[in-house]
Amino acid sequence: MRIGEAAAASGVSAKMIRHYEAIGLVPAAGRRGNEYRDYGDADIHRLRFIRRARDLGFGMDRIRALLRLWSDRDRSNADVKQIALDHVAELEERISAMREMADTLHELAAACDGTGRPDCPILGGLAGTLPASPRAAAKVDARPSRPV
Amino acid sequence: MRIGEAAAASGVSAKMIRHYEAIGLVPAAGRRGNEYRDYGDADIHRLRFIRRARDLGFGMDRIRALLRLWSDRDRSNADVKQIALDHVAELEERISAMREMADTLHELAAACDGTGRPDCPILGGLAGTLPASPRAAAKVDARPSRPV
DNA sequence: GTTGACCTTGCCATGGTGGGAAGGTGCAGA
DNA sequence: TCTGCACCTTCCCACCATGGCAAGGTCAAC
Repeated sequence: MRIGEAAAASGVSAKMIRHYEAIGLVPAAGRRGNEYRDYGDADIHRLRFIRRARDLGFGMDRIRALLRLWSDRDRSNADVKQIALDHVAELEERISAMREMADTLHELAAACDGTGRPDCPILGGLAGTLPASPRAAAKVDARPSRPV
Repeated sequence: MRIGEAAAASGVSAKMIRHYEAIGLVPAAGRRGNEYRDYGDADIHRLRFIRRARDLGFGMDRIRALLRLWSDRDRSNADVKQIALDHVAELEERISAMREMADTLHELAAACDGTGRPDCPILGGLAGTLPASPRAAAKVDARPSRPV
Protein backbone atom coordinates (compact mmCIF):
# COMPACT_ATOMS: atom_id res chain seq x y z
CA MET A 1 0.00 0.00 0.00
CA ARG A 2 1.19 3.49 -0.70
CA ILE A 3 0.91 6.20 1.94
CA GLY A 4 -2.34 7.61 0.61
CA GLU A 5 -4.13 4.29 0.87
CA ALA A 6 -2.58 3.70 4.28
CA ALA A 7 -3.89 7.09 5.37
CA ALA A 8 -7.39 6.29 4.15
CA ALA A 9 -7.30 2.85 5.75
CA SER A 10 -6.01 4.02 9.10
CA GLY A 11 -7.61 7.41 9.51
CA VAL A 12 -4.21 9.02 9.98
CA SER A 13 -3.28 11.62 7.36
CA ALA A 14 -0.30 10.95 5.11
CA LYS A 15 1.26 14.02 6.59
CA MET A 16 1.00 12.62 10.08
CA ILE A 17 2.18 9.16 9.06
CA ARG A 18 5.40 10.72 7.83
CA HIS A 19 5.61 12.74 11.00
CA TYR A 20 5.15 9.66 13.19
CA GLU A 21 7.89 7.98 11.26
CA ALA A 22 10.16 10.98 11.72
CA ILE A 23 9.69 10.99 15.49
CA GLY A 24 10.09 7.23 15.71
CA LEU A 25 6.54 6.42 16.72
CA VAL A 26 6.24 4.01 13.83
CA PRO A 27 9.13 2.18 12.18
CA ALA A 28 10.44 3.60 8.93
CA ALA A 29 8.34 2.19 6.14
CA GLY A 30 9.99 0.11 3.47
CA ARG A 31 10.33 1.58 -0.01
CA ARG A 32 9.27 -0.26 -3.10
CA GLY A 33 12.32 0.17 -5.28
CA ASN A 34 11.10 3.61 -6.21
CA GLU A 35 11.01 6.22 -3.49
CA TYR A 36 7.50 5.45 -2.35
CA ARG A 37 6.77 4.20 1.16
CA ASP A 38 5.09 0.84 1.33
CA TYR A 39 2.67 -0.26 4.03
CA GLY A 40 1.28 -3.60 5.07
CA ASP A 41 -1.54 -4.71 7.33
CA ALA A 42 0.58 -4.61 10.46
CA ASP A 43 1.44 -0.99 9.76
CA ILE A 44 -2.19 -0.08 9.29
CA HIS A 45 -3.03 -1.84 12.50
CA ARG A 46 -0.43 0.17 14.36
CA LEU A 47 -1.57 3.43 12.81
CA ARG A 48 -5.14 2.71 13.78
CA PHE A 49 -4.00 2.03 17.33
CA ILE A 50 -2.35 5.43 17.39
CA ARG A 51 -5.41 7.07 15.91
CA ARG A 52 -7.66 5.62 18.58
CA ALA A 53 -5.28 6.64 21.33
CA ARG A 54 -5.22 10.17 19.93
CA ASP A 55 -9.00 10.16 19.83
CA LEU A 56 -8.96 9.34 23.52
CA GLY A 57 -6.74 12.33 24.11
CA PHE A 58 -3.49 10.53 24.86
CA GLY A 59 -0.35 12.55 24.25
CA MET A 60 2.53 11.22 22.20
CA ASP A 61 4.64 10.16 25.15
CA ARG A 62 1.91 7.98 26.56
CA ILE A 63 1.09 6.61 23.14
CA ARG A 64 4.71 5.66 22.76
CA ALA A 65 4.56 3.81 26.06
CA LEU A 66 1.31 2.12 25.12
CA LEU A 67 2.75 0.98 21.81
CA ARG A 68 5.73 -0.50 23.57
CA LEU A 69 3.47 -2.42 25.94
CA TRP A 70 1.20 -3.45 23.10
CA SER A 71 4.02 -5.20 21.32
CA ASP A 72 5.43 -6.71 24.47
CA ARG A 73 4.18 -10.22 25.11
CA ASP A 74 5.40 -10.16 28.69
CA ARG A 75 3.69 -6.89 29.52
CA SER A 76 1.80 -6.33 32.74
CA ASN A 77 -1.71 -5.01 32.33
CA ALA A 78 -1.09 -3.08 35.55
CA ASP A 79 1.36 -0.89 33.61
CA VAL A 80 -1.18 -0.26 30.91
CA LYS A 81 -3.85 0.53 33.43
CA GLN A 82 -1.58 2.97 35.22
CA ILE A 83 -0.96 4.91 32.04
CA ALA A 84 -4.66 5.03 31.31
CA LEU A 85 -5.50 6.16 34.83
CA ASP A 86 -2.84 8.85 34.79
CA HIS A 87 -4.30 10.16 31.59
CA VAL A 88 -7.83 10.03 32.92
CA ALA A 89 -6.75 11.97 35.97
CA GLU A 90 -5.34 14.69 33.75
CA LEU A 91 -8.48 14.74 31.68
CA GLU A 92 -10.60 15.12 34.80
CA GLU A 93 -8.42 17.93 36.02
CA ARG A 94 -8.75 19.81 32.76
CA ILE A 95 -12.45 19.16 32.64
CA SER A 96 -13.01 20.61 36.07
CA ALA A 97 -10.87 23.65 35.30
CA MET A 98 -12.92 24.28 32.18
CA ARG A 99 -16.12 23.58 34.06
CA GLU A 100 -15.15 26.34 36.48
CA MET A 101 -14.46 28.75 33.64
CA ALA A 102 -17.74 27.95 31.95
CA ASP A 103 -19.68 28.32 35.19
CA THR A 104 -18.13 31.67 35.95
CA LEU A 105 -18.92 32.84 32.45
CA HIS A 106 -22.47 31.56 32.69
CA GLU A 107 -22.95 33.64 35.82
CA LEU A 108 -21.49 36.74 34.28
CA ALA A 109 -23.51 36.31 31.12
CA ALA A 110 -26.68 35.77 33.13
CA ALA A 111 -26.04 39.04 34.93
CA CYS A 112 -25.75 40.86 31.61
CA ASP A 113 -29.07 41.91 30.16
CA GLY A 114 -27.69 42.26 26.65
CA THR A 115 -30.04 45.12 25.86
CA GLY A 116 -27.46 47.07 23.93
CA ARG A 117 -26.50 49.53 26.61
CA PRO A 118 -22.80 50.06 27.47
CA ASP A 119 -23.37 48.79 30.99
CA CYS A 120 -21.86 45.29 31.28
CA PRO A 121 -21.21 42.95 34.20
CA ILE A 122 -19.02 40.76 32.02
CA LEU A 123 -16.58 43.55 31.34
CA GLY A 124 -16.99 44.58 34.95
CA GLY A 125 -15.95 41.12 36.04
CA LEU A 126 -12.95 41.07 33.76
CA ALA A 127 -11.99 44.56 34.84
CA GLY A 128 -11.61 43.62 38.44
CA THR A 129 -14.58 42.54 40.42
CA LEU A 130 -14.39 38.92 39.35
CA PRO A 131 -15.57 36.66 42.18
CA ALA A 132 -12.11 35.28 42.81
CA SER A 133 -12.37 31.86 41.31
CA PRO A 134 -10.27 30.20 38.73
CA ARG A 135 -6.79 29.64 39.96
CA ALA A 136 -6.99 26.26 38.30
CA ALA A 137 -6.79 28.12 35.04
CA ALA A 138 -3.13 28.74 35.56
CA LYS A 139 -2.55 25.03 35.24
CA VAL A 140 -4.65 24.17 32.28
CA ASP A 141 -5.17 25.54 28.87
CA ALA A 142 -8.71 25.57 27.69
CA ARG A 143 -8.05 26.53 24.13
CA PRO A 144 -7.76 23.95 21.41
CA SER A 145 -4.44 23.21 19.86
CA ARG A 146 -5.76 20.78 17.31
CA PRO A 147 -7.52 22.95 14.76
CA VAL A 148 -11.02 21.93 13.90
CA MET B 1 6.84 51.13 37.05
CA ARG B 2 9.33 48.93 35.31
CA ILE B 3 8.23 45.75 33.61
CA GLY B 4 9.11 43.50 36.53
CA GLU B 5 6.88 45.41 38.90
CA ALA B 6 4.16 45.57 36.28
CA ALA B 7 4.41 41.82 35.93
CA ALA B 8 4.13 41.28 39.66
CA ALA B 9 1.25 43.74 39.92
CA SER B 10 -0.71 42.32 37.01
CA GLY B 11 0.03 38.63 37.19
CA VAL B 12 1.28 38.66 33.61
CA SER B 13 4.91 37.66 33.18
CA ALA B 14 7.37 40.21 31.83
CA LYS B 15 7.88 37.93 28.89
CA MET B 16 4.21 37.94 28.07
CA ILE B 17 3.86 41.67 28.56
CA ARG B 18 6.50 42.18 25.88
CA HIS B 19 4.77 39.62 23.72
CA TYR B 20 1.40 41.34 24.08
CA GLU B 21 3.06 44.57 23.10
CA ALA B 22 4.62 42.90 20.07
CA ILE B 23 1.29 41.58 18.83
CA GLY B 24 -0.46 44.86 19.53
CA LEU B 25 -2.67 43.65 22.35
CA VAL B 26 -1.37 46.42 24.59
CA PRO B 27 0.01 49.74 23.39
CA ALA B 28 3.76 50.10 23.24
CA ALA B 29 4.93 51.17 26.66
CA GLY B 30 6.74 54.47 27.02
CA ARG B 31 10.44 54.42 27.80
CA ARG B 32 11.96 56.43 30.61
CA GLY B 33 14.90 58.06 28.83
CA ASN B 34 16.83 54.87 29.26
CA GLU B 35 15.65 51.83 27.37
CA TYR B 36 13.34 50.58 30.08
CA ARG B 37 9.62 50.27 29.53
CA ASP B 38 7.51 52.30 31.90
CA TYR B 39 4.05 51.35 33.11
CA GLY B 40 1.31 53.25 34.86
CA ASP B 41 -1.88 52.24 36.61
CA ALA B 42 -3.92 52.14 33.44
CA ASP B 43 -1.46 49.69 31.91
CA ILE B 44 -1.65 47.43 34.94
CA HIS B 45 -5.41 47.58 34.78
CA ARG B 46 -5.37 46.51 31.17
CA LEU B 47 -2.92 43.70 31.83
CA ARG B 48 -5.03 42.43 34.69
CA PHE B 49 -8.03 42.45 32.39
CA ILE B 50 -6.12 40.31 29.94
CA ARG B 51 -4.96 38.00 32.69
CA ARG B 52 -8.50 37.43 33.91
CA ALA B 53 -9.73 36.79 30.39
CA ARG B 54 -6.94 34.27 29.87
CA ASP B 55 -7.89 32.62 33.16
CA LEU B 56 -11.38 32.23 31.78
CA GLY B 57 -9.96 30.52 28.75
CA PHE B 58 -10.50 33.25 26.18
CA GLY B 59 -8.22 33.13 23.16
CA MET B 60 -6.29 36.14 21.98
CA ASP B 61 -8.72 37.11 19.25
CA ARG B 62 -11.62 37.31 21.63
CA ILE B 63 -9.54 39.13 24.20
CA ARG B 64 -8.65 41.65 21.54
CA ALA B 65 -12.34 42.15 20.81
CA LEU B 66 -13.19 42.41 24.50
CA LEU B 67 -10.48 45.01 25.03
CA ARG B 68 -11.83 47.06 22.17
CA LEU B 69 -15.30 46.96 23.66
CA TRP B 70 -13.98 47.67 27.10
CA SER B 71 -12.47 50.92 26.01
CA ASP B 72 -15.45 51.89 23.89
CA ARG B 73 -17.90 54.10 25.71
CA ASP B 74 -20.58 53.52 23.15
CA ARG B 75 -20.29 49.76 23.25
CA SER B 76 -23.28 47.47 23.32
CA ASN B 77 -23.32 44.92 26.10
CA ALA B 78 -25.03 42.61 23.62
CA ASP B 79 -21.74 42.44 21.71
CA VAL B 80 -19.84 41.58 24.85
CA LYS B 81 -22.37 38.96 25.79
CA GLN B 82 -22.19 37.38 22.38
CA ILE B 83 -18.44 36.98 22.64
CA ALA B 84 -18.78 35.45 26.06
CA LEU B 85 -21.50 33.07 24.95
CA ASP B 86 -19.54 32.00 21.89
CA HIS B 87 -16.64 31.19 24.11
CA VAL B 88 -18.81 29.33 26.61
CA ALA B 89 -20.24 27.26 23.80
CA GLU B 90 -16.75 26.27 22.74
CA LEU B 91 -15.83 25.44 26.29
CA GLU B 92 -18.89 23.25 26.66
CA GLU B 93 -18.10 21.48 23.44
CA ARG B 94 -14.59 20.73 24.55
CA ILE B 95 -15.77 19.68 27.95
CA SER B 96 -18.21 17.19 26.55
CA ALA B 97 -15.64 15.77 24.14
CA MET B 98 -13.25 15.26 27.02
CA ARG B 99 -16.02 13.88 29.19
CA GLU B 100 -16.60 11.26 26.51
CA MET B 101 -12.94 10.36 26.40
CA ALA B 102 -12.73 10.08 30.16
CA ASP B 103 -15.86 7.94 30.31
CA THR B 104 -14.60 5.57 27.66
CA LEU B 105 -11.31 5.27 29.49
CA HIS B 106 -13.05 4.70 32.79
CA GLU B 107 -14.92 1.81 31.25
CA LEU B 108 -11.84 0.29 29.71
CA ALA B 109 -9.89 0.69 32.92
CA ALA B 110 -12.69 -0.85 34.93
CA ALA B 111 -12.62 -3.87 32.64
CA CYS B 112 -8.90 -4.30 33.26
CA ASP B 113 -8.09 -6.23 36.39
CA GLY B 114 -4.56 -4.85 36.61
CA THR B 115 -3.25 -8.07 38.10
CA GLY B 116 -0.04 -8.01 36.13
CA ARG B 117 -0.98 -10.47 33.42
CA PRO B 118 -0.46 -9.52 29.75
CA ASP B 119 -4.17 -9.74 29.12
CA CYS B 120 -5.57 -6.20 28.75
CA PRO B 121 -8.92 -4.81 27.64
CA ILE B 122 -7.45 -1.33 27.38
CA LEU B 123 -4.95 -2.39 24.74
CA GLY B 124 -7.68 -4.52 23.23
CA GLY B 125 -9.87 -1.48 22.92
CA LEU B 126 -7.14 0.60 21.36
CA ALA B 127 -6.26 -2.24 19.03
CA GLY B 128 -9.64 -2.31 17.44
CA THR B 129 -12.63 -3.34 19.45
CA LEU B 130 -13.27 0.10 20.84
CA PRO B 131 -17.02 0.59 21.35
CA ALA B 132 -17.26 3.10 18.54
CA SER B 133 -17.60 6.33 20.41
CA PRO B 134 -15.54 9.43 20.24
CA ARG B 135 -15.82 11.04 16.87
CA ALA B 136 -16.05 14.32 18.71
CA ALA B 137 -12.40 13.84 19.47
CA ALA B 138 -11.52 14.77 15.94
CA LYS B 139 -12.72 18.26 16.64
CA VAL B 140 -11.21 18.98 19.97
CA ASP B 141 -7.82 18.65 21.47
CA ALA B 142 -7.76 17.39 24.99
CA ARG B 143 -4.11 17.92 25.63
CA PRO B 144 -2.80 21.01 27.36
CA SER B 145 -0.83 23.52 25.41
CA ARG B 146 -0.09 25.78 28.30
CA PRO B 147 2.64 23.96 30.25
CA VAL B 148 1.97 23.50 33.95
C1' DG C 1 34.53 50.33 40.86
C1' DT C 2 32.46 46.14 41.67
C1' DT C 3 28.47 43.50 42.51
C1' DG C 4 23.96 42.16 41.72
C1' DA C 5 19.40 42.95 40.31
C1' DC C 6 17.09 44.30 36.72
C1' DC C 7 16.35 45.44 31.90
C1' DT C 8 16.99 44.92 26.52
C1' DT C 9 16.55 42.16 22.01
C1' DG C 10 16.57 37.92 19.69
C1' DC C 11 16.36 33.11 18.80
C1' DC C 12 14.64 28.38 19.91
C1' DA C 13 11.31 24.92 21.80
C1' DT C 14 6.98 23.08 22.95
C1' DG C 15 2.59 19.68 20.42
C1' DG C 16 0.10 18.12 17.00
C1' DT C 17 -1.49 19.39 12.69
C1' DG C 18 -2.09 21.60 8.21
C1' DG C 19 -0.37 24.25 4.09
C1' DG C 20 2.40 24.75 0.33
C1' DA C 21 6.49 24.74 -2.79
C1' DA C 22 9.46 22.32 -5.99
C1' DG C 23 10.33 18.33 -8.04
C1' DG C 24 10.06 13.00 -8.96
C1' DT C 25 7.14 8.74 -10.42
C1' DG C 26 3.79 5.95 -12.53
C1' DC C 27 -0.11 5.01 -15.21
C1' DA C 28 -3.83 5.86 -18.67
C1' DG C 29 -5.19 7.65 -22.90
C1' DA C 30 -4.45 10.31 -27.55
C1' DT D 1 5.79 8.92 -27.77
C1' DC D 2 3.85 12.61 -25.62
C1' DT D 3 0.66 14.62 -22.35
C1' DG D 4 -1.82 14.99 -18.36
C1' DC D 5 -3.05 13.75 -13.94
C1' DA D 6 -2.77 11.74 -9.54
C1' DC D 7 0.21 10.53 -6.47
C1' DC D 8 4.58 10.59 -4.12
C1' DT D 9 9.07 12.86 -2.15
C1' DT D 10 11.57 16.35 1.01
C1' DC D 11 11.72 20.72 3.22
C1' DC D 12 10.11 24.85 5.33
C1' DC D 13 6.48 27.69 7.57
C1' DA D 14 2.39 28.64 10.66
C1' DC D 15 -0.53 28.06 14.46
C1' DC D 16 -1.05 29.60 20.09
C1' DA D 17 0.69 30.96 24.38
C1' DT D 18 4.45 30.41 26.99
C1' DG D 19 9.11 29.52 28.82
C1' DG D 20 14.22 29.35 28.44
C1' DC D 21 18.58 31.01 27.37
C1' DA D 22 22.26 34.09 25.72
C1' DA D 23 24.71 38.32 25.18
C1' DG D 24 24.74 42.69 26.42
C1' DG D 25 22.94 47.44 28.64
C1' DT D 26 21.56 50.22 33.04
C1' DC D 27 21.20 51.47 37.56
C1' DA D 28 21.55 51.61 42.53
C1' DA D 29 23.89 50.27 46.63
C1' DC D 30 28.03 49.25 48.85
